[in-house]
Amino acid sequence: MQRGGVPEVVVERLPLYVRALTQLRREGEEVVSSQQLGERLRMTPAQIRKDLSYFGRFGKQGRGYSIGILLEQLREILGLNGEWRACLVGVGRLGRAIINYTGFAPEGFSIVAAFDSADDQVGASVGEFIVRPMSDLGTVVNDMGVTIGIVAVPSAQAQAVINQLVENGIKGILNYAPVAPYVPKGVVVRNIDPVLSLQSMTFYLKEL
Amino acid sequence: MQRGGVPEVVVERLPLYVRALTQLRREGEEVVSSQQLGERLRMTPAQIRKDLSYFGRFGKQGRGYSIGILLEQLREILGLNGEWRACLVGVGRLGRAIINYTGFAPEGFSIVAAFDSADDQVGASVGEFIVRPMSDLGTVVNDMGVTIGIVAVPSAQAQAVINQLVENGIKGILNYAPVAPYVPKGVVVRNIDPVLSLQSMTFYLKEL
DNA sequence: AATTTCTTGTTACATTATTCACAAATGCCG
DNA sequence: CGGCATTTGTGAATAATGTAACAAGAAATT
Repeated sequence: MQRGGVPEVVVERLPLYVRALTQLRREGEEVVSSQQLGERLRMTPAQIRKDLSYFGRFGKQGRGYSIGILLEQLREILGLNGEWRACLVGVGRLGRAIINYTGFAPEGFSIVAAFDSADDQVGASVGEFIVRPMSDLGTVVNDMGVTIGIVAVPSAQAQAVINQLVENGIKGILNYAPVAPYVPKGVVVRNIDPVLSLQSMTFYLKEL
Repeated sequence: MQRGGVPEVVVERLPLYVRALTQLRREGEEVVSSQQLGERLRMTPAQIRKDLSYFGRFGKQGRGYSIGILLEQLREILGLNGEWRACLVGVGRLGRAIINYTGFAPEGFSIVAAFDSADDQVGASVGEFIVRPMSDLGTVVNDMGVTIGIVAVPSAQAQAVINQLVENGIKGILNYAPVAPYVPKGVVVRNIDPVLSLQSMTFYLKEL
């Protein structure tokens, strides 16, 4: 599954590089080789070089990559230099945890509104937000420039909520519900599903 | 990366089948074809048949798969019929959310103890647990038959915590910290990292 | 009971992903 | 400055993964 000629697996590894490079820079390093980066991330140097070669030539032979330059390039490629605004749907336990999660903001992802499809939640105060009804979705998306929807509703409602998000112009969905959602082409979905992770883990654990 | 001849990608898809079959059974279905299953999961029937063929012959030509039988077989293959006990390390915001997450228990994963490396958390009451010091790890793992460790500590401490878990006999790690942890062979890691997911998503969003 | 309709399991093929290997640069050291 | 040690970028080779195609079996239909 490619897009713009770049394999999706490659795109999914780029954030790993960004993270490692950021860390290296914090440690005061200025240059890194594919070898060193590979050791950190436990992947082969060849793979790193190949991945990067899809986007340009960032290194210097005999020396490696300038951390600052490569980092800036990768952030640009991934579109990480702006601020991305997201809305949350579902303010149950999981949704509240997501709202309070402090890991998004430093990376440029901000949650700017919270919705719920259950009427008894609408109007409630969650974190700094007043929970809005789904009917406000269109307005909020337009007025606040929201492009990402975070779905934290029960699985039975997930597809319906995702449909509404898409209809209102959301282009990316971070889905925490345990379903395989359908979305039209052009909408990007990422699923977060710890149970699936555990269930494939046990295949290996049971043999030990 | 294989194990017992079964590609890891295949193992990672099996829980998807388990989930879809469970749902179908709830809907009252008794038989399903690879075609129908493929529509639900949005994958090709050929892939499903191929995946299943690594483990045996579960279907009937002209008819399809008996949902009950296939489901039982897959649960057996994945080791989902027993109860898996996990311990949590890190009772900050994220850790508390994980403890209160209701999605694990119905699938046979139970959290049976909570630890923290910070002394000021030890002894605190979180959910139904009293937070234990890391020094209790060995005892708890042995006495309670814990095989899985859930890591929800800051990234700076993640590797050290993971080392301790492994030293004390933990075989599977569900890691929520944004790091690429090192573990010895024989230990299985699954990373949950919504920020990485968002960061690869934006590559596609920025072009739209 | 023969024919048609399905659907599996599997082999062969096609595509995608990873690794190898090496020429071409670059810097360093004496 | 010349030689040695590095390290990139990439084309070729290998490996892994996914898809297609079809013989063979099972049920449904006539």
